[in-house]
Amino acid sequence: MKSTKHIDCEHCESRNKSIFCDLHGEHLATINNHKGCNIYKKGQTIFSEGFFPQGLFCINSGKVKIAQAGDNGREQIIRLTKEGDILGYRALLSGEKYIASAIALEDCNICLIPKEIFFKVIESETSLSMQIMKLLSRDLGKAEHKITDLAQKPVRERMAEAILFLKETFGTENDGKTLNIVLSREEIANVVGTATETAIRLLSEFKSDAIIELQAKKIKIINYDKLVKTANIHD
Amino acid sequence: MKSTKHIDCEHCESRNKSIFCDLHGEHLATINNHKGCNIYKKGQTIFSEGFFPQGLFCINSGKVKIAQAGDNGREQIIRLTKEGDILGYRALLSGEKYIASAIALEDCNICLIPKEIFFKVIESETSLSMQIMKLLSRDLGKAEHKITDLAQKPVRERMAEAILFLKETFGTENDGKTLNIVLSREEIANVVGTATETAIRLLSEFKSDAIIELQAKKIKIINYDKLVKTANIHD
DNA sequence: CTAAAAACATGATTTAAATCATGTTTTTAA
DNA sequence: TTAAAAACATGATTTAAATCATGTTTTTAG
Repeated sequence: MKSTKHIDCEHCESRNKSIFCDLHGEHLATINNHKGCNIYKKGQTIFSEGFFPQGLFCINSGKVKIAQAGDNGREQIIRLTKEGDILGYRALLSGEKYIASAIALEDCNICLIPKEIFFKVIESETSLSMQIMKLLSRDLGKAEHKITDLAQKPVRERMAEAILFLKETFGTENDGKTLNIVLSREEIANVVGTATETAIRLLSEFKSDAIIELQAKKIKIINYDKLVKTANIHD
Repeated sequence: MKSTKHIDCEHCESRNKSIFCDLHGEHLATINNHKGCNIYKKGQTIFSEGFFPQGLFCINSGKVKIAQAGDNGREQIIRLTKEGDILGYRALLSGEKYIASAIALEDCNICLIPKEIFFKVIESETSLSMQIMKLLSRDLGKAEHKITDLAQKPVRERMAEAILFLKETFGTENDGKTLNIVLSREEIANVVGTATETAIRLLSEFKSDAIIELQAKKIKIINYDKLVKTANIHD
């Protein structure tokens, strides 16, 4: 299933966008020597809920969703990630099993640093553990913000906020408006935390309200201010 | 407003339950010499959303709620803490403002370690930063679990889960059944993420279903198994 | 290239939970 | 101690959003 395509950490472009950007010399060489590098096709699972982590994943290229399975079988997307992001650190650092699964949204190239190597490096690199603490605490902030949203905001506002979040996370194409991410309506619903039909309806509404345009699966923001207003953000 | 009542870190009982339990010698002395110690009355604010953190709070005694204000003015309780817990680390480590406020649920004794001192210590104590990473990643796990709950579970299940969470977090009195925490109905609603009336109704229901007993504000779990079943937990 | 299966779309109906309304009990503070 | 204000409680009503139902379009696989 997995193909291998080794990339040298030293000259890895996505490393410069990652928490390993300041790493060099011996530690970087150690990681480079022990890491594995794999290709995952769209839809493939990188890791699954319930398993113990064996190492830290680094996304070299491609986009990945992190999703939790609810009882009813519906998935809740709790994070969306891209090149330069790391995967599986929550479980690795907490010493717990994965509480969510990671699935490739497109063809991906992802490295795996064995856990022993990873722990060895962070124990001797204070700056790296500071970076990780920053990452974790920002994730926590986002998650807690989402909790309040889910508990208090109507779906319409959450949908608007989700579109803004997608823009923030994945950026746009050259026009500065078309979101650089493709998700199915069901996946969008699973980000927002609503039924698929509701997500479809809301996107249609936003379209007829001239807030967005829909070309196939792509979302284009044509009235950013109105979108922000619809999201009802107040910080 | 605040009274002072200095407690020596070296012999601090709550330290042994905290992330500082393994700390000793020079670093501990540094913290002890620079920390401040204050008394907060029930209802007093320890820190407020929107401000930059000046240090790390350590709860010596008392219980504290961490809550976010939604637009409609309703608060969402995102964490509940007690003696031995630390406060304000999320904002401190992310370099951001507080995204929530901390309010004393009872009279508290809380110390404050200035941020410079705290950062100095974690930078030279690898084991401490590992502990903090574990704390943050477990918090993150709990928050993400809550996101899925809020998005997918009906209120009744969430209320049952909240009562189990309160037992888990604060334990019980000597009978092993009465929760060792007092919250108003409104506060319970703000933990669950529902309207106050709904929370009141659900508690009454649980009472007539012989799952809990209510003596004034105290909640007593009289049928634990049924409560677990009602929470519909499946991991 | 075509059949089957997903994914998308929209209307109709149901329902869970919020809101509104009103009364009682408990707590707080003058 | 006694008003006033919170907090608690319960019933009635409304409403946002889920579910159900059905049809169309797009994608996938043999």
